[in-house]
Amino acid sequence: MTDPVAQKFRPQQVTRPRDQVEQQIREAILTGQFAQGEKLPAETELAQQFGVSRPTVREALGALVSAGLIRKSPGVAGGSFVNVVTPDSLSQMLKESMDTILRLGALDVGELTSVRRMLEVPAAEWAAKNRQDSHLDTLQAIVQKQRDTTINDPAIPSYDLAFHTTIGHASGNRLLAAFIAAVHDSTHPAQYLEVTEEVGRRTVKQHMAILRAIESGEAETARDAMASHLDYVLQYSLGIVRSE
Amino acid sequence: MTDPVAQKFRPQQVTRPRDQVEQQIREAILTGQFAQGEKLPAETELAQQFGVSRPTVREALGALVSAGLIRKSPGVAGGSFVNVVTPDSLSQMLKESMDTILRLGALDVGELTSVRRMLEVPAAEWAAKNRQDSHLDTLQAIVQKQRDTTINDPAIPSYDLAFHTTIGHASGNRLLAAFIAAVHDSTHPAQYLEVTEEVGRRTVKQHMAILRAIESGEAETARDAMASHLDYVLQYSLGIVRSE
DNA sequence: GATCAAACAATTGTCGTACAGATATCATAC
DNA sequence: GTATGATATCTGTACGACAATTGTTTGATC
Repeated sequence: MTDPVAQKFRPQQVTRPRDQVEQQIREAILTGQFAQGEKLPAETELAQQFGVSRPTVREALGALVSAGLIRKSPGVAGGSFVNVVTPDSLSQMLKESMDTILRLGALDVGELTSVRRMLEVPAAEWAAKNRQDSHLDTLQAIVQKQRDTTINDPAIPSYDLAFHTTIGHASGNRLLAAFIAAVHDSTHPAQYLEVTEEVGRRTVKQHMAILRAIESGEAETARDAMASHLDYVLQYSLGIVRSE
Repeated sequence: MTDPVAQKFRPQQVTRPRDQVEQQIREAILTGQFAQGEKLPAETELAQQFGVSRPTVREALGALVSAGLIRKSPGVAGGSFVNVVTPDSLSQMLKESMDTILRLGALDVGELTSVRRMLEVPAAEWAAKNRQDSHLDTLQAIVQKQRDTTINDPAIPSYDLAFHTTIGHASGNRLLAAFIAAVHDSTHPAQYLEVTEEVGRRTVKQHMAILRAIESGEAETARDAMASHLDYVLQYSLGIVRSE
């Protein structure tokens, strides 16, 4: 009675209870069975539904927290809530991963800055094409703050980060924006060691040039302005790294 | 007796035992106190050292496993081992995150392909400059397989992935390679729906052109060849997506 | 009746312990 | 010498209990 076309007996790899629970909840979230922001059942209830113990449920939930899919809070109104997942969370996670790999020496700042250039130059070009008023307002406000600030303002690096990430958003490509934010943030430490007054002023001027090009929609000009700005800044920060 | 320069009393936010354990172990790994591949003490021993219970240690270790810093295995010779962290692990994590964000609709394939183009075109250029024999051998082997294969070979997409990621590695930029692998992999599902024979043959031809340019070190040629290849492939795959 | 403080309740966080499952090593039998 | 089985040791799972956290409700007080 052996069917020649019969499927070969292929035992399915046994899966641990903890993994099954994690997979089922993850799938339920991804398929929208739990809406974003919705509260999952309490741990004891989940344990009962799955027929496992509470520690097992907790381990599964912990993995989902690490993955950024849910968040937990204690207290009577607490519980596990489905996170609103955006490219921002990807950016956050990416930044953390890159930081650890940097610290472990499996990556150097030169590689980071090269990629940064590949991303930010096209971003400026796209931003000039797709810009919207809200982004222009934000960029103008940032540049204004940079002009007003003094050399000792500890917020200088955050202005720079805001300028570049806003251009990322203005490009209209959410993935590009997330990558730029993450990569920019990871190059930060090397960058704001000792910003001299001269460097600060030139940076602001370059930012203004980029902003003008984006405002007037001149894509090529914006691209070139960003390229020379990055050439200036990155060469400068690499110089610092090398001279340590 | 109040010192005018005295630090304001800033209570340090209390941290949960679980977080303290996680932070300490993470820091010990990042500072090299545990070498890569080394085995951490057993859970019971860690619990004793930290003065907490074993479940608490387990939750901390679980978070580190999710972060990719360690791996665990049961059995007598098992335990928690420090992972060898490479840009490959970043690539893996990035791919997973992008896949979930894609499924949740906070990203579309068009954004993905744009970024892919930004990364792969410069990668080809760099690969032509920094190429090494090992990468050339790999690329030649892949292209050879692509020429030999038939239209129904289920491994076709994996050849394509291998070709493009190898170029990423050949660029000499490990972060770039990781990004390319992740982004390419996430665009995959859209791409290998119904690859017609015609498309398959043109793709292989374009791959050969790119490989020739890289072999001979013609950076501009390689860049242009990659650009037109991606224009062809991505427009084609986007067409499929749209026509669904 | 309004306001504020204290008790309450629900949920997660931590603990202790026990046992089951997995797996490399070692001893034993053939 | 090889294969089989016992063993030791680690992680995985379980159960039950208590502590910590925090929104809600209730009660006392003015």
